[in-house]
Amino acid sequence: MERRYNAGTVEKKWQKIWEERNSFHVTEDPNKKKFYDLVMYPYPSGKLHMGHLRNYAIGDVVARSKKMEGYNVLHPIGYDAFGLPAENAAIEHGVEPSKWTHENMDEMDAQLKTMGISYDWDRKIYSCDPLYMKWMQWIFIQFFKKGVAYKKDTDVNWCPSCKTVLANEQVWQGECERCGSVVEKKKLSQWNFKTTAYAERLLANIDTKLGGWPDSVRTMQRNWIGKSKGANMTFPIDGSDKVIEVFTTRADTTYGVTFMVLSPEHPFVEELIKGKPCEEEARKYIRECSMKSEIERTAEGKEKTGVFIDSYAINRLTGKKVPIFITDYVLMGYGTGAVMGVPAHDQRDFDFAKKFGLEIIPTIQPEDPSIDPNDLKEAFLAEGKVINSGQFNGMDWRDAIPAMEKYIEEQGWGHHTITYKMRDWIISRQRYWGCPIPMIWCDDCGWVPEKEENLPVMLPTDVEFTGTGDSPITTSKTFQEGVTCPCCGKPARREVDTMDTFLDSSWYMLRYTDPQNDKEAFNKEKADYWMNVDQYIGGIEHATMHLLYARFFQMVLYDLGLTKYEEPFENLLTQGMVIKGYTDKNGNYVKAKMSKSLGNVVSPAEIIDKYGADTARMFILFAAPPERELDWSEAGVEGSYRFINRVYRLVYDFVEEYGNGEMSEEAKNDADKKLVYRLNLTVKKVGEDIRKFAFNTAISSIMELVNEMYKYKDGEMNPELFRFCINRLMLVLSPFVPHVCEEMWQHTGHDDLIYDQSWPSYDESAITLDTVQMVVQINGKVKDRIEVAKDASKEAIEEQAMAADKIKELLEGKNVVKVITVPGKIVNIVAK
RNA sequence: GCGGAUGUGGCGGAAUUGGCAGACGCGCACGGUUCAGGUCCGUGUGAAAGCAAUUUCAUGCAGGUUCAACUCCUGUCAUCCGCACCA
Repeated sequence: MERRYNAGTVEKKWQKIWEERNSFHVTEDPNKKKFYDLVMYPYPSGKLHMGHLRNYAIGDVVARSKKMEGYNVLHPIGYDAFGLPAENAAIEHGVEPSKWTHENMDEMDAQLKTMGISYDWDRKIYSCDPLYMKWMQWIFIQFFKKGVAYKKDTDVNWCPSCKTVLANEQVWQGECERCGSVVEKKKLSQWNFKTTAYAERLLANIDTKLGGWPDSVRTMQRNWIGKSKGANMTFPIDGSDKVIEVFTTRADTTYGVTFMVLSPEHPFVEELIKGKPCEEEARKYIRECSMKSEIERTAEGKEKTGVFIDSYAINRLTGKKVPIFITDYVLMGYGTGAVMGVPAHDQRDFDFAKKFGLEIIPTIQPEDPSIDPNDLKEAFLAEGKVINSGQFNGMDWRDAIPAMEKYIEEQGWGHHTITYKMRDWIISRQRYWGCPIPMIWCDDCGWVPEKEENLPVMLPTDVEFTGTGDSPITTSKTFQEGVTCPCCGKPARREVDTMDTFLDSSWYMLRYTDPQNDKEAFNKEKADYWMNVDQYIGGIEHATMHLLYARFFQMVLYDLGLTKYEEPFENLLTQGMVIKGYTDKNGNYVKAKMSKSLGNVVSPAEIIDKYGADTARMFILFAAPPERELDWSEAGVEGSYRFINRVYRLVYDFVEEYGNGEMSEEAKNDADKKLVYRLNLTVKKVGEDIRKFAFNTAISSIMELVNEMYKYKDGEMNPELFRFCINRLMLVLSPFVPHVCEEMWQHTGHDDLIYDQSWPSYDESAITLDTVQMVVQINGKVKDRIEVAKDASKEAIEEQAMAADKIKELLEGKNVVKVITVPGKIVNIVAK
């Protein structure tokens, strides 16, 4: 150990040693309790950013501390290697996506290794690995066989710029999440996964099995699934044998239906408008709606539009004919694409009725006498008793819902039902750089999966990347060469679409448990040993996509008997963003995301280069609690660097002067006792704090210990005790700043690794002092402090408090009304 | 509009079965070390008043409960995030 701390040298040295000794490699060990610590694998863009560093630093503290606690820790890393940027690189620079991706992965491997994270590199996986693709395709085929995967003509979100289909989740305010282009609608035959069939289980498990997840994420998923209870109800079309089916949550208001509204895309519309006077206007409206992007629709401020289509439906409860309209406020993708208009009790219907001069019939009597139900200014949404509804009059609206649903069901007009906002997951992508969907179309047999022995279906390499038109795969001459139906052997065609990359990341946690297996996706015994993921750590941006898809995947695999558990992630930690504020021209401090345009990007590489990985890690863990936003500050980084130096010097100087030798935790005098007290308190607190992910307070208590040690050192120091103290200090610090701790560990006479040590225990009796300081208050204000025996009685404490000189003086001439004594904490004297 | 979260010094943040508000760090100031700068070490640092002991005010705002409230209750404002014509 050199006198001067040189982070670069120290870190390279220990990274090499860890690698040589294969320290981070793990295998299943049934005699040990396992701990699966997982960070979200990165997209190999080529550069690691602060968000990555934060994510992995948190993961590493968890991994290293759990290891010290005696767990067998699985801590893997890999790459989400398929995706658009690689293909864009091909289009823009002519680089093959595969080459581009592999170069980036190599670069990121190197960068990751400079962070000193305890990854088991032997388990590295990447989704464009042919072996990974093989088992991805195999899983797809199981899904197909189970009926979870199916092909369907779908109205899809189409990005005209990326020339690809986007999942609903990838559309943000009507724009492509990636490039910002306005998203259009297009009909395409697409592979879907039946996520809706799992909606109820996905929802129910949020309450029963995701107790270790943050509420915010659970709520987001609940909203995303969007369950509504209600009824499907039919309304006959006047002069037709067709019936319109609607979904409603408010069956109790059915007597108040005065019109029907259909989505412009509703399948009945064509037949209803054909040859009618409204035809031209209706067609124009439908065309306008299909052109309009979501962004335009919302920009119009929810002003209702629509066209009467010269048809009527019959409200069978009242026997009345009600006009049918088409309108874009009814969405084809939710419910049945048709809505019964109840203007009195739905604000949107109310707005629509006002605009088109339609009748408004109240069916709920407002309890508030100031509201006249026959002259509503807005829809009445509050509670009340049913009116204008025949036999249901007088019922509470809540009771009327099931009563009305039952009646309608008896009449054969409808039934109780449940609707979800969540839709099936469209997984086809018209892109090159993804995992090919292993399906073959045969004119006789239909869609047939590729034979297992032919997997993986590889991506063709004789393709052109033009950036326009269809998927590059369609330009390949070899891809369809000699393809025959696996079923009947006739010439057939391969599916040219690739899978959404979210499929790859939906089971990678299982593959990590058995990453090199070429006989199966993962060995069940191994997966059962390691799963579930005990701690999953990543960004909040994955709350509804990745985290829902991965849950869905695991659920299907569970049903297929491939996994032991229905849910993959026991505990979830969503880390906050790393931002960098700046002072604007008015002198105000503005918080801002790191972005190229603002020029406030700080890369982990430059910080590691300048201060070392330990400093970078320490700052990132110390500056804020993990789930909160973290404001990057160079001054703060220097503070962490200073602290590491301070510890380093403390150890170095001590060893210089006293050498390595006997340790003792025995306290001989008051100064010793004080140090021992602080030491044990710190060991206790750091352990507890790490378990709560309160890394910031864990580090601050270590700093307090170091401050105390510096003070102690200047007094009458007991080297044996101090040695013990240094030993404990290094151990509790090692999960945070592992390199420098290894260095000091070696310097203090150890030839093993601090990585392999056990977490230190603490002495409870050293923390329990004989006397305890208590605060004495008069009327709630602190006036004095007293030292009392730790087991003193309430009476004794009170007596001692009253006897204190200062208190006596202050109470002179006053009348003591009441004394509250909380042993160990406080004495409050109420006096007048 | 609906849902979730957060509001504490100049800054990041501590403190919740109600019990000393501001731990720890940054920044700042002063002192020591140094030829000097940096480093390092030490002291101080919520605001206001006072030479001082001390006093008053202070956890977004307004109330309430309590001997005692950052913590519990009611209302309100602000910011951030997610969803958003979901019938």
